[in-house]
Formats: sequence, structure tokens, C-alpha cells
Amino acid sequence: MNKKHIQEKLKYIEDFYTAVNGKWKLSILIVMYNNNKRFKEIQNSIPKITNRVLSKELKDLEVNKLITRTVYDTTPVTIEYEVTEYCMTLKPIIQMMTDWGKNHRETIAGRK
Amino acid sequence: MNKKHIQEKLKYIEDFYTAVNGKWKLSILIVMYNNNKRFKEIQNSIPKITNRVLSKELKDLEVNKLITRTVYDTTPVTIEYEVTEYCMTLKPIIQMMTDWGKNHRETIAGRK
DNA sequence: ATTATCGGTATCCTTTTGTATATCGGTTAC
DNA sequence: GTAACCGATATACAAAAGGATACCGATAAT
Repeated sequence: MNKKHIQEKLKYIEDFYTAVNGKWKLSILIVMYNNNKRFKEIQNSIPKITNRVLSKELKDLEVNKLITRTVYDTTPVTIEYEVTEYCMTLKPIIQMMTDWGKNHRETIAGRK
Repeated sequence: MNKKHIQEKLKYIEDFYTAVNGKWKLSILIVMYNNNKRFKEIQNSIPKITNRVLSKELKDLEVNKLITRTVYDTTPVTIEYEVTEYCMTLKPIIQMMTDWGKNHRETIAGRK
């Protein structure tokens, strides 16, 4: 594999990283794959995430076309978030990551 | 899928995240999968990474048993870094990430 | 009247990550 | 003599991410 090829790969991995970087995005997606649509539902499903961070992360995910945000004219207002079809392309990767994480936890025994 | 199952998944994805988080680790691994072993080689293969950050990231990767560090008694001293067999379990995931990133770049056209 | 809902935003602060630059000691090369 | 190698560490700083807390308006519920 030549140098140019690697440089390309580095660009692509950077794009991947940009789309899902940070402490919370993967967790948010995992929860949302399971059909949690409302802000509070998502928040309640993820231990320790603040509304401030969740709000920002959802915005990022929307910009990257991984989720949609639909506003309903109710009282109080209702917002629904949903993973896009495009986001489903990420699901098998995230599943593999999760499996790997499980395995890693066992491999690095004693780590908390 | 029940709540407990999701909470487990969140733990595992956190473990995954802890192992490879940050701007540089994935890039470092990509370069190292391609058999770059020496500190300077790795650094020269990754645009814009500083020696300070590379040093720290390599240390993290070693702690997580993803790479090994071998010291040779030469003058000047020679250090070789190598991906572990264990780290090879990550390779297909990273490959999928890279492919996804390439696709994402095209999907989000116009983004730099 | 107060409290709750809803999905946020505002403000302030702390922590973490990352950048830029210099330096280290024991050699070797020019 | 100076510069280079080697893989770091030191220092100072900037930027980003994340945590903690309070608050918003238009209702509805108690």
C-alpha cells in the first residue's frame, strides 16, 4: 500500500471521526436505533448526559444527516428525533464496536 | 430490546470509545497497520500530529494492549512499535469506518 | 396560586485535548 | 566545533468538550 493510499485513508477516517466524535454521539445513536424519539426519552436513557450536551449533540447529528428533527404543533410543543435511512449504514459498524468493547472489557480485566 | 440490554450496550460502547477516543488514535492505527514501526516514521505519516501528542497516544494504545513497544540497545536508541494480534481484531472495524467516511464525504457534498 | 410539561438556551466553570516550541543525553557525522 | 539522530519530556498556552445550574414562554394540571 503506498503513501498516497494511506493519506486517503487518513482523510476518510477523519470524516468518520468528525461525524461521530465525542463522548456521547455513539451512545445517542444506540439509544435512538431503539426507537427513542423524544428529547427527554433519549436523555433518560443515557446515564449522566446533560440536556445542554444532548441538545448540542443532536444538532451535530442532524447536520450530518444522521437524524431528522420534526416539530409538531402541540401544546406543549413536541419534537421527534429519528435516525435516517442513511444512519442505518452506521448500525453494523456500531454493533461491531459494541461487540469489540464488550470483548475489550473482558480482555483488560480489572479495569473499571 | 429492553432497557437493561441497552444499558449494557452503552457500557460496551463506552469501553470502545475509551480505547480509541481522540483525534489521533485511529489515524495512528491505520498507519501502523501498514507496518510503520518507528516513532518518526509514524509521525511523518500523519500530517500535523506533534511529537508530544504522538507520544501520549502511543502510551495510551500500549496501556490498552493495542500496541507493543520494544526498546533496542542501539546508538542512538531504537524503539519499535507494533500492533498486537489483539489489535488486529479492530482492523475490520476501522476498515468499515474508513469506507463509511469515504461515503460520508461524498454524501455531505460541499463539506470540507 | 404553584408546579409541571416541552425542548431547549444561557451562563459559568472545570476538565480534557490538542498546539507550538524547546530541550534532554549519548553518541555519530560533517 | 556544529548539527543530527533517537524518542521522548517540559512548558505554556489555546481550543474544545463537557458538567452544573438556572432560566425561557405558552400552556395545562394541581
